Amino acid sequence: MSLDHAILGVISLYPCSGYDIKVEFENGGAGLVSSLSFGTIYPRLKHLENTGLIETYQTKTSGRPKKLYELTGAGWQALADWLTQPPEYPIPIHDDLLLKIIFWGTANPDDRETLIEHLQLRRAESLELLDYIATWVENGVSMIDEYGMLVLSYIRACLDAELVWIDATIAQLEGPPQPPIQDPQGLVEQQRVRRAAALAKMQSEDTKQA
Amino acid sequence: MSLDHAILGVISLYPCSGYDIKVEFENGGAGLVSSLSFGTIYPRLKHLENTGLIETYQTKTSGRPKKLYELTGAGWQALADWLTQPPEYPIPIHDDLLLKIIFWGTANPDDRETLIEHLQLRRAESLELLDYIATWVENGVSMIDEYGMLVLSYIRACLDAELVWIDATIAQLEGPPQPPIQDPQGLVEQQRVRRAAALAKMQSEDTKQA
DNA sequence: CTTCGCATGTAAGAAGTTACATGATTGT
DNA sequence: ACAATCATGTAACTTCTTACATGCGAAG
Repeated sequence: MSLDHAILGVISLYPCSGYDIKVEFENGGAGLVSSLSFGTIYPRLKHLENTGLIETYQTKTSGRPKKLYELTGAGWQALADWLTQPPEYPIPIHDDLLLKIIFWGTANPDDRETLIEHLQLRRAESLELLDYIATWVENGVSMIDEYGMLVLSYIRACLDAELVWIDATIAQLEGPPQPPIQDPQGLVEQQRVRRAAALAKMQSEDTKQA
Repeated sequence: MSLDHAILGVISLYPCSGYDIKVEFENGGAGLVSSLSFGTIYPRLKHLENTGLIETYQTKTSGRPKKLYELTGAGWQALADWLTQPPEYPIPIHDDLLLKIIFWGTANPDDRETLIEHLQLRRAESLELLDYIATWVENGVSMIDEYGMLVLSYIRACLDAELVWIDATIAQLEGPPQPPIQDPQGLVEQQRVRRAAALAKMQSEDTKQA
């Protein structure tokens, strides 16, 4: 239930409504490391209120009244307790690009062009993110404390390393295909045969039908 | 439904059973970027078979017979099609440690020690993973083709960057707390006040009860 | 002869997403 | 008056995990 804690965390930044929380996850710093939709936020807020970790009050000021949530003593405590728990190691990495690369040699061995396109897209998106972070640190609007800054440095460091890797990888893919590093059972050759056989069989069935 | 594709991908490596797939996700290379439990694998295999993307045959050889799955022509095609789709950008990063750091200043501002412990744990685990990858590349058992090697390089590059960041961060945390980078609305001070008030209120209610 | 690892599954439920329904306020 | 944005919620559905149930084969 780490998402309850993410909600508590956002409320700890400032008393806020369900809508505010959604916005924070979309545009704010919390959005870099977590995300939530309305369908999750509102039921969870109700639940947290029932548990006594947050309480609600109305805004009196101008504009449409909205429900603001604030942490109770127990809520601050629950948040601090969660922070104290050792965090889990982030494996498996959930990255579609990496997952695809792993199976590239098996299903798309000859199409190195498309993979290069994927990598160029990734580079563009990462550069954009770096840019976004850079302007954000100097926009004079968002609160960024020492700890928030540490997270931003982490992301920057990883993205920088990623960019170096992307360039090296594209250069390699533009050259000739490399032999396997290790393949004691000759799987690579077997894959080619199995794939060709399955595709040929499908073809022949198609033509039979016609 | 990227998990269907992950299953297709593993089967593309070699014809395998549900159990084999689970093992591959636990110890194999696919486990670095995805993970699945039996409860997901078996129903999905059944579904993929109904869709005609995989087909099953029994092992005849010694030992307990098991169901082996193999890709059909349509299965190879579906896998290749998925690879061709541009991958999604992996934001938000789902990393418990980063999420905790973001809220550290708000709920646990004075306890820099515990955060340092979290970071040391992370360093130890990352070093272990680097080690695991290093031995794996030279164990002479697993198949690692050019593309698999690219993924391993990526992970190595990110982990190296992470380790540098961890050391710098620990050094910083051992020093005195830094002021916020940016805090136009004075939120940091407000947080201290709100937190202290909520905790004090809880305390006074506790003592009243006693 | 029994325990451990291999192997296949099911059922219940948690967790989270999407789409829908509703309505107020603000700016044009 | 109209659209865009702010704002709160519900319902149905998908996805995925955990725990349970079952049984074979091999090794000690």
